[in-house]
Amino acid sequence: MTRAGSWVPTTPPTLADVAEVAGVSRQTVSNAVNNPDLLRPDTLARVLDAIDELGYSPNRAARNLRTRSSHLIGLRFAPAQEHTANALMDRFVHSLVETSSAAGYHVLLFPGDPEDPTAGYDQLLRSTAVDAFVATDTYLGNPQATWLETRRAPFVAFGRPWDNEEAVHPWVDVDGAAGVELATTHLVERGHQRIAWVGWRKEQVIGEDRRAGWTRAMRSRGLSTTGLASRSDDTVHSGREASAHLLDEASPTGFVCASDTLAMGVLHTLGERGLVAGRDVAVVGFDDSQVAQVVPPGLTSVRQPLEEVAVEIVRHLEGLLTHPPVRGGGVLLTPELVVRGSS
Amino acid sequence: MTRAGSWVPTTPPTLADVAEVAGVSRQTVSNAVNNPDLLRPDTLARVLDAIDELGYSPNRAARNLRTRSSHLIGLRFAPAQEHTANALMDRFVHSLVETSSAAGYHVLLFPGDPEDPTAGYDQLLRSTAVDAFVATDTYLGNPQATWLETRRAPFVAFGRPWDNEEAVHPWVDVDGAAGVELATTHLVERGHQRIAWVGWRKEQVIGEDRRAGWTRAMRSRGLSTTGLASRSDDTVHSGREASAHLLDEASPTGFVCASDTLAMGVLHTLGERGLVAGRDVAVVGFDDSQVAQVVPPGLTSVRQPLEEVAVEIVRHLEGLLTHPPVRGGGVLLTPELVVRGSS
DNA sequence: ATGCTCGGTTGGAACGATCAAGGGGGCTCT
DNA sequence: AGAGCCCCCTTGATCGTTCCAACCGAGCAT
Repeated sequence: MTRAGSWVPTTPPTLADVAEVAGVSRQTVSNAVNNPDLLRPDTLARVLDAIDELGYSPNRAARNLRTRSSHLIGLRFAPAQEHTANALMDRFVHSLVETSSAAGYHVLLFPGDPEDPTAGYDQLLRSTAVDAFVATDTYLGNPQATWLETRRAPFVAFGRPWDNEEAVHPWVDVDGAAGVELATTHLVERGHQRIAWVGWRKEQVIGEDRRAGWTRAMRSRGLSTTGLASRSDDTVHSGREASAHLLDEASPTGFVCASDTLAMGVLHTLGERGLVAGRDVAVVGFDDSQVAQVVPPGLTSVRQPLEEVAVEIVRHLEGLLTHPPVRGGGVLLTPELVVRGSS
Repeated sequence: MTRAGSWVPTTPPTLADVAEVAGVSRQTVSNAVNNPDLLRPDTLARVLDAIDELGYSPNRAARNLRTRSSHLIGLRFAPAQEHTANALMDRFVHSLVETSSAAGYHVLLFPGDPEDPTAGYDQLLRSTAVDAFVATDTYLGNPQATWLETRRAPFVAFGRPWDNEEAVHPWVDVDGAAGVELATTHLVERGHQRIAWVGWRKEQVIGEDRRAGWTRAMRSRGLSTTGLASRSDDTVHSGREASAHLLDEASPTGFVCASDTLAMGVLHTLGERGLVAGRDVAVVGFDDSQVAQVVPPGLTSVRQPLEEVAVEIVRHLEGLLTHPPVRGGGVLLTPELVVRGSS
C-alpha cells in the first residue's frame, strides 16, 4: 500500500530519506530493494515500512547513471501503410510491451526515417538511452541488422537474416512457408485442385518463402502449379488484377495469397464477377488482419503468433543483457490457420 | 560526420573527454551542446570538432539526473480489440512519436491493465521515469484524467473531460458530431432522405456525441429521425442485426454508423440480402480504418485528423514542461470525410 | 584468551552531466 | 592610470543511486 495523501511532494523522497526514517544506512535501503536476501527479516520489514510510508520509488536516472543501463528497449516505429490490410505491428507491439514490462523493461519508440533505416539507432546507442533494440522489418537489403552487428549493439531481430549467412545475432521469425502450406493443404482437403498463388515480386524474399509453402503443398499432392502463380506489388489493386488474369487464364477454384491485402484484391474481383467467396471460389489471406476478421463473409487467413514472437524476443534480450557472451541463435515459430467464410 | 571506425569503444566518451581534446573545460562543452550562443564562434567550432571526432553524445542518465527530467513521454499502450475495425492507435502513435521526437522527446510505452486504468502511471511518475503522460481512452467513467489531475501529474488528454466540468488539464479532441454531420449531409446531398443511425449504447458519451451530429444534420434539413436510430455494442454482429432490423422496420436508403466496425455489420446485412452498397444503399463508417480503405467497394468514412491531434498534444506538452504555470485549455479538431464506393 | 570466519552494516567514492558562482582579459570611460 | 564592465570561460558542488572496501559483533575453533 502506498500512502496516497492529499499532500503533493515538491520533491520525491530519496534513498537517504528512507534510510533516516528506518534508522539504517542508504546501502541497507538499497539492498532492501535490490537484494532483500541480504537483510535480517526484521530489518527488511522496517525498511519496507519506511519505503511504504514515504511512497518511495528509486530514481530511474540515478540508478541508470550508476548501473550504466536504462532498462529500456528501443523499437523503431514505422506506421502501417495506408490502403493495405497489414497492421500487425499493433498486436506485436502490445505483446512486446507487456512481456518486456514483466521482465522489468520498458519500450521506447523512436521514429524511423523511411529513407535511412539505420537513422536514430546511433544516437540512442551512444547516449546510452536504451539497453538494446528490437529490429523489425528485416527484409532483404535492409542494412539494419548488419549495421547493428558491426556496432556490437545488443539487439534481437524479428525476422531471419536472409542476406547474411554469417549473422550471429539472435532472431525470431515466423515460418511463412509452413503457414502457406497449411493454407494450401486446407484448400486441398476441401476438394480444391486448381489452387492459385497470388504473391509478391520475386525480390521479396519473404514472399518467395511463403510461395515455397504453396509449391510444397501442391507438389506433395501431385497437383500442378503451372500457370497458377502470379507476382505483383502488395496492393489491393494488384491483387485484383492478378486474380482477374488468373481466373481468365487458368480458372482456379481457390486462391492462396501472400497477404490479406492481396486477398482483398481477389475479393474485389470475385465481387465484380458475381462470384461468392467461400461458395464459388475459396480465398485465403495472410496475417489475420482486422480486415480479414470483419470483412464479409470472413477471410480465412494465416495468423502469425506475434505474442509468442514477443515472448521469445524478450527471452533473447534478457539473455543478451545478463550474460553478454551468449549470442546468436534463431527461433522459428509456426503460424496457424484461422478458417472463416471465404474457404 | 561521425567517425565510424572499426574499433568499438568499451566505454563511450564523456564530456570530460571532449573537453580535454578540445582544450576547454567541461562546462564549455556542455554549453556548446545546450547553449551554443554563449561561445565564441571559433571555440564552438573547436568543441564541435572534438565532439564529432570522438562521436560524443551526452549520457542521458546523467543529464536526466541533474536536470530532473527524462525527456520521455509516457503512453499507456492498449492493443486494438480483435474483431473490430478500430486500429487508429497505429496512426496516432506514429504521429506522436514523430512529432515528439522533433520536439526532443521520446515516447515510452507501458502496459495498461484493463481492470485498473491508473495502474502503471504512479510507478513511472514517482521514479521520475517520464516527464509527462499522454492519456488516451478518456471515455466517461475512466478515472485516468481525474486521477492524474489530483496527482498534479503533467499530462495532456486525447479526449474531452466529459465527466468533469471543472477539469483544468489540457486536452485535444476530435469533433465527432461534426464528423457525423459531414457524413449525414453528404448522404442528403446524394439525394437520401431516410438515413439511419447505427450507434453505440447510450452510456457511451462519445457515441452520443456522434449521434448528435446525425440528429443535427437531419433536423436542419427538416428530415425525420423517428424510428431510424439504433444503439448497440461496437461489434460487427451488432451492426448486422441493427441494420437488418432497421431495413425491415424503416427501410432507410442510407446508413451512418458510429464506427467502421458497425458499418461492416451493415455491409454484411446488405450482402445477405443481395443489396449492393453504394448502388442500392449508402453506408458511411467512422475512423477511416484500413478495413474501410480496402473492403470492396470501399467504405466512405469519417477520418480523424490524428496527425494534427498529435501535433497539438505535443504543443501542449511543451507548454506544460517549459512554462509550468500555464495549464488548461482544450482544442477541438474537425475530422474530414473520405468518400468511397459505398456512398 | 586469541584469531578467524561470516552475516550484516557502514561511510566514502563514483557514475556524467548541469548549476551556481567565480575569475581573468580586454575594452571603455573618467 | 585606475575603476568599472562585459564577455567568455573555468571551477567546485550537486543530482540519487550503486559499488567498494572496511568495519563490527557474534560464533567457533585453536
